[in-house]
Amino acid sequence: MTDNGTDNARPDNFIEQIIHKDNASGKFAGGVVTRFPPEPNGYLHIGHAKSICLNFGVAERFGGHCFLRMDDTNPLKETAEYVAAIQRDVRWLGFEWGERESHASDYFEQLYEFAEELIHRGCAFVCSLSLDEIRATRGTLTEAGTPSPYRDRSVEDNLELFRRMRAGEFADGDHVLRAKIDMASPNINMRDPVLYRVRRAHHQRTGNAWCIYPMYDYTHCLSDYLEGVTHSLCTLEFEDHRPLYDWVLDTLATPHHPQQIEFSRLNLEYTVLSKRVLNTLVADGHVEGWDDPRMPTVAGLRRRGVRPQAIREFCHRIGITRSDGTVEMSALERCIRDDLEAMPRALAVVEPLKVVLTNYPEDREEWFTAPNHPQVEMLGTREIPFCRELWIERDDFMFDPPNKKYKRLSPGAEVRLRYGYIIRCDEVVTGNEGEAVELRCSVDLESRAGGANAERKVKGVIHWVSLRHGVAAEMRLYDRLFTESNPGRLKDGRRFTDVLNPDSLVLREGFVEPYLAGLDVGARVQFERTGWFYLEPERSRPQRPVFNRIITLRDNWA
RNA sequence: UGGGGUGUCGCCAAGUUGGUAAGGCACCGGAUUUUGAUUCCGGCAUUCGCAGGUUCGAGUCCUGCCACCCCAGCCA
Repeated sequence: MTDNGTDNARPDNFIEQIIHKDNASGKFAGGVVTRFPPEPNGYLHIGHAKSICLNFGVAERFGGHCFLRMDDTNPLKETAEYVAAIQRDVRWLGFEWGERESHASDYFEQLYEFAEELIHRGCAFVCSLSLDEIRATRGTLTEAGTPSPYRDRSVEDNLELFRRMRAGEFADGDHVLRAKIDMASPNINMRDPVLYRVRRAHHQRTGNAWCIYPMYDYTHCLSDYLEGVTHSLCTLEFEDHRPLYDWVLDTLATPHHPQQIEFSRLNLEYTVLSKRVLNTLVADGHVEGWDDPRMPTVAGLRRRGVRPQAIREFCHRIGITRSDGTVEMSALERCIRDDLEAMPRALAVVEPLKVVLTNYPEDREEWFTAPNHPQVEMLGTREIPFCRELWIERDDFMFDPPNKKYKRLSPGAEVRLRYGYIIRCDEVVTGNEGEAVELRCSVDLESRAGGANAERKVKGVIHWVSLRHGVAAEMRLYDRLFTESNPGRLKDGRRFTDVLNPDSLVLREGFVEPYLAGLDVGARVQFERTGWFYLEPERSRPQRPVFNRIITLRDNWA
């Protein structure tokens, strides 16, 4: 059951099926423990949301629990700011980890002891080859690597060297601890992989307590083991690492052995889901930050005005499989619109064009009662002011309509003002470029609901705002960040920076009906006929509402 | 070229002892509508990467191809 009330059951995904089988066979004594293990080196994006929903969702469905674990083994790239941002985003998405917050760095001491154990067992050795030498002796995809000359150091020598590495007696790169597996393995990950490297760097959590840091492959499986994880869910690119994951746990003969299961990561059209690329967009100033509303980050979507329910529903709809594909943006957009459908309606003009009602008295003023939602009566009504001069949407007027299907204003044409009268365009005042500057219209005073001409049929209905009462507002119209559907993998020589959409953000000065100015910051509302907007907390000021366009209305107009 | 994966409608995705192709998105109708919105009805894979084979019967089993993705960080 999702938050918007739709009970859209779907068949179990392959991971849930595996868990059902494991539970049936008693493999993990019926318990289910998962973890979401981000590296705090950037903000979470919607691809992470998929993993978060999977890990927390599976734990919840099977009555287990899920850890939020910071995979902080590389002090050079990780910061406390990212840790905080990640926690905020996971929580905002609607998931709670309670006491189960962890950091790989919590286990550094235990990890170190396991490493000595590996050395004792003759399964790890200190290698003193340089970085380049290690690379050169690793072999290639088709050729086996050659064993390190240090591979047969005695247990005693290895132990002493490793302890001295920890003690800080060596410089970065002098030595590494390597697993002793098989330099001829067709799986490159098994060619004596590095387990520990010297890194004289300040760690955001452990400070200067350590100068050697464990590598991902070594850390991850043991962290999973230490936390009692049963099903370690990760993306497909780690499939080749599973033999190493298993090797470490098998070699150490841990009493519990989590099962790694891989699924395909999310790809979304017209955006990019790679922390590296997103980081570049931020660092090079192509966007205003990780939380720029155009970013596919959780923070960006939040700031755009998207609700977490929409993101969760999206993750639910796309499913979990092992086949890689690219989801169309329309799938996400559909979820966002569905979620926003119940929001109140209002009249607002994004790009104003002045209209003067020539036969409406200058000093007259009326207030029309309008429902806040056409279908949801519970949302009540409000009063909308009306007077001789109005703003209408520039797009709702055209000198020469292309065809008879056109339903808006044009010279001589009639149209109904939403919740108000029918008007006819009698005259167009033009500017230097021949553009419309003002429309002079006549109004049919009998055409309002209840009036003698209320039933008169006109081609269309347009929205409007009283010029006298309207409140000026900043409109931030967001659109896709890239012009190509797959900016991360362009066929020709272009790079993602070459296909940024110059119109991904368009600023407009508009007008909104008075009641919108009284809304609480953070409110979401549909501007009728235009789209859903978010009164952005970060930018709005008391007398200065700033609205983000979350998404346009669906437009079926051929 | 070695290893590991994946291929079911434009996109996502069910299909698990072989029995005669769910659903969602998109799209196309049509109804309702003072939002070209919403809602509502209806349509949308004789076919499952390709080619053979087994079988009364195959998306599901076998064989052989093809395409695409991942791997040679002291990143995760």
